[in-house]
Amino acid sequence: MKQDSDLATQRIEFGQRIKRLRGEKGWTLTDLSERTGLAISTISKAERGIIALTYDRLGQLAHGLEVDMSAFFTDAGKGFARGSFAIARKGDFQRQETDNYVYEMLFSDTWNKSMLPMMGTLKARELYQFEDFVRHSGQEFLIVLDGKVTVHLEGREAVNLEQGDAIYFDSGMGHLYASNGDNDARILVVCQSADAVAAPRND
Amino acid sequence: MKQDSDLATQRIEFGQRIKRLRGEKGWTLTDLSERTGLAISTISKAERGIIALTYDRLGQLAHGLEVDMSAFFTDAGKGFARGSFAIARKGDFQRQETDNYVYEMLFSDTWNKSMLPMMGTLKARELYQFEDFVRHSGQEFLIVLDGKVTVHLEGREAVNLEQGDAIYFDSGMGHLYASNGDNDARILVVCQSADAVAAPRND
DNA sequence: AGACAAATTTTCCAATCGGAAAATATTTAA
DNA sequence: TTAAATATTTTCCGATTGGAAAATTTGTCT
Repeated sequence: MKQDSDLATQRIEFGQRIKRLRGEKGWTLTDLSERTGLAISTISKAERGIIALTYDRLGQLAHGLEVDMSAFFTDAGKGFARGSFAIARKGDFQRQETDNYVYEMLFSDTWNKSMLPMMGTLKARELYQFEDFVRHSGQEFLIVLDGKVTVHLEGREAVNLEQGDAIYFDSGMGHLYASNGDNDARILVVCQSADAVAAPRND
Repeated sequence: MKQDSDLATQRIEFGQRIKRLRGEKGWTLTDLSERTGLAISTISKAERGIIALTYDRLGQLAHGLEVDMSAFFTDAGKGFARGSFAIARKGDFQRQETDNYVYEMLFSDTWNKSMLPMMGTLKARELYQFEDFVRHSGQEFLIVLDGKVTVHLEGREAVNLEQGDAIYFDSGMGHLYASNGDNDARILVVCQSADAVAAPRND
């Protein structure tokens, strides 16, 4: 059997979170039903982890509860919580390789971080075989540790950075990095993924 | 009105977000299928907004894509103006000096950033004259560019980091850095400032 | 204690999801 | 160009969700 229990556990935790949110507002199932447009029975079952709501219903539920959907998932229990820390030694970064670059995700096994730091190596001489700009939510910070790098931002002129230079930009703009010198370039990138930003606790 | 089209629209946007995440990693449906345990057809349909995934599948998908679930829901870059960027040249960091260390704030004139990158120099052999732990909200990332650094986290044992090592922690725990070698140490710190991140919903 | 009202859970079934495999579509090779 | 390989979409159908209403539980009076 698969790790059914794992999924079930998640569902139950999710349900309890919903129930707590409803409780905080002092609403009954009927109240919430009216606000969300979901059937009472559906909410009841969801709160007890009997069913797994679909994306659509999750959206309605969030709207009715007047919370952002991420409130359902940023969970004060596991992952990167208050008072936690993680160390990444030079060696044990998790390596990921694509045609154009190699990057190592730091702390890839730590969840719920609000920042995603990565070390990257941009191969020299790779002329722009790049398919397309990269685009994602959040903000991004890049500093050149070694070599020369050209940063392409969609609709802007290319920016040349030398060792020690840095750039900060909205990750929503199409972006692309390439080594610009004779050698490989070494960069450090930190993405801020709008998710999982430490939620204030209630105590 | 039971805005059906609204739900459909949301689903489609969701699907496109998934597809982009997959694209960024250069994965095929088959790749992602293996990483998530979901059927290829399921992912295909989800990406096109044909079906609304359940909570369970969303969890598997997030795990496979190595993102936090809330990444699926939070829309693109808020706060920091969309389409903006800023460059900091090696020279023109704004220097700030204290007894124990020197640090240079990058992009100090750029508002609304959700991350605060700083370069720091920790003077050698400054024995711990430190007053007190530093504490603030958010999360913090530190990487040692040069030298040896000891990171003190309140209530924990001190952590020794060498060049290339990194640490990620909740800024709420009292923290403190010091050089640990014979020479000055050079570090890069990125703080995630909880403000300017949360954004209201618009509907 | 009762009766009544309100909140929650169960039941039943239509609608929808999700997986395996077949059918297309797209890319790569020759 | 055709053939082979790879990637994606469709089809089919069993499994699960989600809603309406009935059944049950939990309160709240008197």
